[in-house]
Amino acid sequence: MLSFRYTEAMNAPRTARERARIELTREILQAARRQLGEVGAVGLSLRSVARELGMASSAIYRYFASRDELLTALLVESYTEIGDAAEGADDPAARPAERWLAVWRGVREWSLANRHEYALLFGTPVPGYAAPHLTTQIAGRMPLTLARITADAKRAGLLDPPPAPVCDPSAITPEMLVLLEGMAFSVDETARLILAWNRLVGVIGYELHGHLENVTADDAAFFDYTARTAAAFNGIATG
Amino acid sequence: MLSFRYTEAMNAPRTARERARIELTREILQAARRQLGEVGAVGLSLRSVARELGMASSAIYRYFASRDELLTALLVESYTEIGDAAEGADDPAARPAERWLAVWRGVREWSLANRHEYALLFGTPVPGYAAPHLTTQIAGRMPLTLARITADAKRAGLLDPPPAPVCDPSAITPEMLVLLEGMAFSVDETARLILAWNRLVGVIGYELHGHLENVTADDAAFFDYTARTAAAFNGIATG
DNA sequence: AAGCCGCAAGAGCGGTGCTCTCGTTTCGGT
DNA sequence: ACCGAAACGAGAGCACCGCTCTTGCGGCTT
Repeated sequence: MLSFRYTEAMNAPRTARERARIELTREILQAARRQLGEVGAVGLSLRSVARELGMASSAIYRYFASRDELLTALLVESYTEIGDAAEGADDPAARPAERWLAVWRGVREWSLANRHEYALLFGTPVPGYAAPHLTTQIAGRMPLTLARITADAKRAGLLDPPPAPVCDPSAITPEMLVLLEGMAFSVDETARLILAWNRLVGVIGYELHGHLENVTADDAAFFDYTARTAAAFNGIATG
Repeated sequence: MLSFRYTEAMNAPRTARERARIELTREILQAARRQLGEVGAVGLSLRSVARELGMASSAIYRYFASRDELLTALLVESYTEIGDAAEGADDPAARPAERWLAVWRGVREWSLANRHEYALLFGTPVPGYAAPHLTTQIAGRMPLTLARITADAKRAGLLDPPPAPVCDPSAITPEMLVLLEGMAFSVDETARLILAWNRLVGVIGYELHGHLENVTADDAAFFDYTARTAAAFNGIATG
């Protein structure tokens, strides 16, 4: 993570040096993000970022202690963006089925426009890089948007899940259960939400990584079909 | 791909030189596979393979023209193994629901035991490495096993899919449609099979990459739940 | 027997992450 | 106003990577 000093100074830069540090840190992050979008996480090189900024490669280490630390900063940035995309696509005034589809499409659009960032979030872990445990506040915004839609539908009496196998409560983490039980979800509803989230991320990944290349002809149409399918499975009637 | 000469000689090694070449090629592949299992695809290094075999790094290039070519060989090997795992887990005499679960579990077990190979097949593409288009014969064995089970169930009159959104036929590739229509599947049944295959691979990836870390408590149980869910969605009644 | 050709090895190129040192600049406290 | 400490940028260097080119050895074929 960024050093304590840095996050501290972010809020109140007092000296010229601190302002310069914040500025340069931001520039490094911007350049890194640009390069991430071009060559992906494993192609991202500290030396290349340094070259772009006209500084020595060793100087970068004054700002990010390692390549992993830089990746983590990009990870947080990406989680925030995909959370924004999900929440921004949600119109709480619309009907549940429309909200569900809108959020799915919003997440897909962000992912298509930021495929390397998507890979950093949900793809194969970058070898040698152990992603830190991020807070639900950061990583959970996207899945929680789906939960919120479902909860609203349930509150409105519009939830009508089809018959499905029951899920053993012990299969799911207690934290997860209490989190969603706080939204009045049952174990099975929780399990179905996990599957929906898994489905959303999975089908985008398949489209992005080309595994659906000779399988689907119209990826957008197949994605919408998938979204409606997941909505129906979670009890949100497709209007 | 491997050179024509090599594949040619595989069947009829005539000279000592050719035998030695085949033998050494096999040893390189074995060492590479071992290292793949340890450090993953992007960590796999030709120089390290050469070191393990006690030869100069440049000598490897006599056998594999590039690192990508070596990766492709490992890709084919892995597809074959996961196809074996799927087909091997299938007992055509058993009931459809049991066959379905057995195949899912077989694929999961292979994946857990070969996580880096799984990542090579279904994970984020290795940057700079463009996976070749593999034949259905190689890459399609695993998903086709699921299709076969479903087809057998349908033939026996045991297929009973729940109501679900319909899929626009134009969303799916014509080749895919004719392939599965050859097994008497409708468009919707085909779409559901694609989703099932996607789900199987996706949920394993999530378990493998740690994205379900604080979500599921008993991964095997949640996986079985997922398998039963997918079976039901595809019309295979859970016994 | 002669020559061709497959082969392994070595050196080398440009790239990577990361470390250490060195001289400079800036900041904070006296 | 000054001085020590801390921060800083640059450079050299280490061990690694994929890949190429040259060189020389030794089996294989004609």
